[in-house]
Amino acid sequence: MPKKSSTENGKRPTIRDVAALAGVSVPTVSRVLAGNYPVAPATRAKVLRAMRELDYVVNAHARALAGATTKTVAFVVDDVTGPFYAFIARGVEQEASSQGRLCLLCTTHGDPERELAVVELMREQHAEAVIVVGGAWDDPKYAERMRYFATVLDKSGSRLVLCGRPSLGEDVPATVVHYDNEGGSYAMTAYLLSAGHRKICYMGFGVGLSTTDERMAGFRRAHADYDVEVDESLLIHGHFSKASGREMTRHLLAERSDVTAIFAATDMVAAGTLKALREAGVRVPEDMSVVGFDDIPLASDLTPALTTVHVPHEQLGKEAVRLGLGRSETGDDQVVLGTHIVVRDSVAPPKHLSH
Amino acid sequence: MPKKSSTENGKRPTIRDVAALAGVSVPTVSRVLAGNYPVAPATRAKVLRAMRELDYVVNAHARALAGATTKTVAFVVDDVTGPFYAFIARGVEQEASSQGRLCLLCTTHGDPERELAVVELMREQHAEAVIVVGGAWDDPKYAERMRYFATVLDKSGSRLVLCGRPSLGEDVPATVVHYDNEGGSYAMTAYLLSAGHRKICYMGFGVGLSTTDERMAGFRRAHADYDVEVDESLLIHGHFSKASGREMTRHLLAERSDVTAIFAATDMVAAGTLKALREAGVRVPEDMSVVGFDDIPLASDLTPALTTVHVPHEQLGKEAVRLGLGRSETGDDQVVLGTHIVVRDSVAPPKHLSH
DNA sequence: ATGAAAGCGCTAACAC
DNA sequence: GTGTTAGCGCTTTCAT
Repeated sequence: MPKKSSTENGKRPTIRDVAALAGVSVPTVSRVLAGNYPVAPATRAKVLRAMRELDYVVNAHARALAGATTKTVAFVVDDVTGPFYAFIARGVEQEASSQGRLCLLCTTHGDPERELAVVELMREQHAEAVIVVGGAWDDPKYAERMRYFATVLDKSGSRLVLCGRPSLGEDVPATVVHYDNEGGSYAMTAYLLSAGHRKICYMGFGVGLSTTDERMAGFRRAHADYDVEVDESLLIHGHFSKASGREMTRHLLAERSDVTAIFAATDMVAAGTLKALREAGVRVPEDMSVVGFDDIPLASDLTPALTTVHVPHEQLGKEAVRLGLGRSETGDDQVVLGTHIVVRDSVAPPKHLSH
Repeated sequence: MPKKSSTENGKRPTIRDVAALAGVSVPTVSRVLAGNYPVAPATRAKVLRAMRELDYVVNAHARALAGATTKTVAFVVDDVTGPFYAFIARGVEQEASSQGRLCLLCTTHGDPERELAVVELMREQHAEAVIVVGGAWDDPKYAERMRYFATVLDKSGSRLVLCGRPSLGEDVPATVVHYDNEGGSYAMTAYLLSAGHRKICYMGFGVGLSTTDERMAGFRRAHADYDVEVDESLLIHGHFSKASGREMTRHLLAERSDVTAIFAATDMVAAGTLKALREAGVRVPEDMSVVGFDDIPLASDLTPALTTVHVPHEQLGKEAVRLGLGRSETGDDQVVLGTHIVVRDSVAPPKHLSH
């Protein structure tokens, strides 16, 4: 028959086994484990040897139950495969493990229900910090629930960290690590405007998404500063995906001929835009300028290389952990990281100006 | 003074608080939580109401300690940002959460030491399954340690799952979920060979990596079947990265002029290759055919769209969880998922044959 | 410096 | 059906 477990006793050794083998008491073993209390070198050695011999490892659950801290941070994202999230994840994981923490990964697939459920789950786990990544919904009911979770997490000794989304209000016990959406969007729009573009399409308008709100604010402010009116019919709704970018671009091409620049909501959207443009024989940047947002690695691989807004994803993740774990040290509960545009090859002045 | 009421002292409510408020015993509460035992509807209602009122959530650690299963699977990867890993991660996370499991994320950054340390950590956590993703090192010492971990994990009720790497041997208590590297490599090489290519460069040869070993086997077998000798000087060492691909390609171009096709070890490498080729003015596929391995999303975004070997990443992740959790149900401890080539636009017959 | 005793919050036999 | 009685493996007072 196919082998089963090579185990006979199937039980893992406990601290008691170690104590017995070493000929000391259980608390003594606990002390050498924690290393915080004085233990006679000789005893210590015996214990260590016993542990090695039994191949002992502590039971993290027992330890957590008995009061020691949990040593885990939870990480709640939309979808690990989003290049956006992946880099934040890397930052989180790096900082967490450098602080000796484990990292719980949960995904929500853009479902607010699931997001809330997951936060609940984290409460069961006593995660030291619960980091929720990505844009939030504008829905007041949703905000209310999030506020509630901030409170209950706080009460049970956890910290809610909002990463890449706005604060829930002054009095809510949550940490926010955000980046400057509005500023990046403003800079990019101004860049386009100053190149001479007047009909700029914003592609990938997510209704009720904090990210969109913030970026639109920058978009509008830049237009205002340049005395250019925003053409509301050029604010195109759609998802943050390549497929959606391609789709939206096709429609745009079919319906409008006055647009000279496309501001894609994300680099992913821009990738789809570029593809649709190429398929339609529209040259970039000669016939159409295209810019994105995020500065994911893909951006520099596209043809032409994409001019976009850089977001410090990885650092965002690190800060989230740092602040989530280190609160109270400083009153520093709020951080906004800067963004800046990265100029590559996808923007040129509009045709009528280019000669 | 009276203690107990957790609602007031800021501690999280326990099952005891719920029992008290509902006027029942602790085990009764436990029963409605578990839902596996008969409880009078009326009692049940009272308990539920009390839980809601106190905003109670179980303590996962206490539950784990008391014997109930841990409900977590661990996921050990090289680097979350690798597009390769991200999709496996998605599969793992999906299947895990659909089975009500939490997902622990650990990264190793290609460091065998850290990989082993992480497996140790997982032992403390009592993860039900520990999924180690990606190629392994050929080093016998490394294999020995992995075997050891398979054994200790097994002894403590966990299961080691090797995902995307070969088995450690028949008698090792580990599950393996692999994909057909050799077959995919064979198919691709044969495809190139049958298109007329005779001087094929294998780019990104990783010394001592199981992945490379397997792919080389397919590469060689195809050559043998076509009676073409493998030019050993065309097996170029390098990392699985875009930068490395670019670098290797530059060198190749500088030193050889007889190569008509490049088999990049991964799509990432291929992306670098393509870039270097474009920079050198070499047209793809007219002057040089290029193929990759993995079929990550990037592959179809490249110009030209990359012909590559498809690896079912996401399903790999799902199977890993399924098998890791479901062992003993079937003796099914070993699975190899198929691979197949995806033909896009980066291959053409070599020039001297193309007219 | 070390041991004894008392839980942490929960589940799991057993009774009733 | 429901309550009683025991722990799960560990950390912490508190003695000594």
